[in-house]
Amino acid sequence: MTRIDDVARLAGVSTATVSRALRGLPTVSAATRRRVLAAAEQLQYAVSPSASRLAGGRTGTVAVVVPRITRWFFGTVVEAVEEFLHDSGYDLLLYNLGGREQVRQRVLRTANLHKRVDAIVLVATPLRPADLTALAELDLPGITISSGSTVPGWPCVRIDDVAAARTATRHLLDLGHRRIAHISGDPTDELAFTTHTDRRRGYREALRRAGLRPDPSLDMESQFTIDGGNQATVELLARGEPPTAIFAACDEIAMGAMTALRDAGLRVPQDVSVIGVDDHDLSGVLGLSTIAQPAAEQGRLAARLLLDPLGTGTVEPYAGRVPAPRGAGGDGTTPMPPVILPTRLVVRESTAPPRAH
Amino acid sequence: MTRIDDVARLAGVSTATVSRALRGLPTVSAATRRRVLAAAEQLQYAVSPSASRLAGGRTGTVAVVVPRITRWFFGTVVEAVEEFLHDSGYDLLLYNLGGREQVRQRVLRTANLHKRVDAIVLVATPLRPADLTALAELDLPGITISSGSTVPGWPCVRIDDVAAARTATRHLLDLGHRRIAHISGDPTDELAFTTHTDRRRGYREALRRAGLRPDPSLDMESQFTIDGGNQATVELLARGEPPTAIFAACDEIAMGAMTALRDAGLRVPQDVSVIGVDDHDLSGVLGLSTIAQPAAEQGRLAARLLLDPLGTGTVEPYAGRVPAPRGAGGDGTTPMPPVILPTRLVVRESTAPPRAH
DNA sequence: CTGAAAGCGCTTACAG
DNA sequence: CTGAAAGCGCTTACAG
Repeated sequence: MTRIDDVARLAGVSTATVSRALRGLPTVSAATRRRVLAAAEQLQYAVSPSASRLAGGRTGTVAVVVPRITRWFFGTVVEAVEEFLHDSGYDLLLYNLGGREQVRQRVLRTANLHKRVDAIVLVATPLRPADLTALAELDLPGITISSGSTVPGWPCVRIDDVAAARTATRHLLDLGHRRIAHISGDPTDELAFTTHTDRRRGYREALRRAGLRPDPSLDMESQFTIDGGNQATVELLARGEPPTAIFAACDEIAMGAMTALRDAGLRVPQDVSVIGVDDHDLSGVLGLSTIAQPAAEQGRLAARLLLDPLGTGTVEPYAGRVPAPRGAGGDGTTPMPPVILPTRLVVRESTAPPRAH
Repeated sequence: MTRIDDVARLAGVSTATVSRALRGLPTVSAATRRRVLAAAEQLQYAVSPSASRLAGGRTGTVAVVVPRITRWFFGTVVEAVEEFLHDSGYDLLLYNLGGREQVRQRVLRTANLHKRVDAIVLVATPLRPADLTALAELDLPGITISSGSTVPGWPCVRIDDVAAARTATRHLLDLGHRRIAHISGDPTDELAFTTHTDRRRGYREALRRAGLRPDPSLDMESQFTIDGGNQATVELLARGEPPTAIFAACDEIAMGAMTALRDAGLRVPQDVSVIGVDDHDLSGVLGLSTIAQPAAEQGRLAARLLLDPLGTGTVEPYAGRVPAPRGAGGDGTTPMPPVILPTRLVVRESTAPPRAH
């Protein structure tokens, strides 16, 4: 393959000038830049990322860590992040934790990410204290999406999970429900993953504000999956008198719940109302009422906030655009308030008033 | 950060020996290896990927290209590929084309991937002749999953789309249906993307074998999405007498079709039967009959076939394992037959005999 | 605005 | 089994 020397020779300049011209640095005359670009194009030159990274210290790559890419929220977030990163000239290294504890440790704790990426996007990734220490030692910029795991110095984009849960529960209360079950994550989870605890809190707050006392026998632990929702509902129904409504902490749980209810001969919403959180692609198909959250927008916004202080990614030889100045980012220690994006109640067919006794 | 020199000094050997020991090369004595590993651990040493790549010529990274990570099949495939790659010490660079033609060109045609990855996984990615030329110039090993786009020298893992479609259609025929509609991709698409043309072919073959002539007015073009299935079904219903059954080329199309049917006041399966292909996570929830295909298995198998000839990925300093010998792969020109994985008819509630006239 | 030269941190023949 | 030295292909002060 052609190297930078070849381009320099053809253009009649030094390799330093080729390097500058190709990256659009302002310290190159227009005429020189034109000659360099022409030479590069003629030779089909592409920089060697390894050499560029070793010499320049920047990788033009961002690590994106998600629990499970196959879950609606994470897939949607990754898609939006991917688009923004690539449009900005960055590559995306994907890490799908898949619930495997040792994978999480390999990714987060070893110096694996060191010198491999310029920044990290952590999507709803539970962090233990040792993870935080490791991330701090990595000393990379990053951002978290959706999780309550606050990494010092990193911004966070999310929704207000407590408020979303309150709204969902209140919708059921407004319809007249009093026996409202909840299916969410494991409440005793020691990980700093606050999504499910926040949603459980919103559920309880809404009940209390309505003068009701949360009933522990209606409060189920589960995974954030269809199967999890299914199993939790089976167990819930086995406990005795079914609730008249279920608030599921996410749409996938709600879908599993709908299946279990159907299998048990209960109709939605005639016998049991169901509401979730997300507005999953398929919630419309299923007629599932939900609290819609802007997943793609959270991803896009996070990518933008992350990249703003980093400037353009890899070299774009033929684009000729000038990178934005590396504006001062945060100082890495100031605590930043999370960026909260709005949610919205979407009423479909899965919620209705309870039948009269 | 600590460099290889630091480790060499502490272990009392040369950097060459450190390099060999850390990569598990067999030409290092056990005692020396132990000392090096201890030194590396003590110093928390991690190799610089950029330097290693520049010097060694290998990146330890694989590019994975998918049309849309948010679609069930692609997300599931990526998850499986990701797990295999990371377990083998490789990093995964994700490219989500998102239907944007210029993104496809940027990824596939420019020398973008050059020196950036050791291999490429192309999932159901339509390829134009110019793309094939560009890939050939890249001169990298690769593998395709699911697409009919054959890249010379690359293996392919897939299902038999024609047979799958025949099975689905025959299931409807066996139930007694005669007016069977089909919703698939654009039949005039000039891209070498054969999934939808293969499935359409299977549909027609099954009809002909049953002595029926395919009715063009029942053959709809669409996107492989819920919305696509919805719109195509709306259009189908607007054409006049509805079919008694629909064979959708994928489950997401089928889900959109179910929604459109419901919105039109038609019941599934009493008025119209629906069957898809995939066995999407949610097909069980929706009671959708389908042809199940092993998505994760296709991903896992493809990753294995791809990596087998490449050996271990990045350095794993403390694992001390010995890389497999770089067994001779294909010679890059021999045409390879695709690896075909089995599919399976799954009958649920969305298919039933047509009502008597 | 441009160039000569050092240096980024490894791996790989080559020699022993 | 081990080491000295060259080289991978860029970018970056530094000097002009």
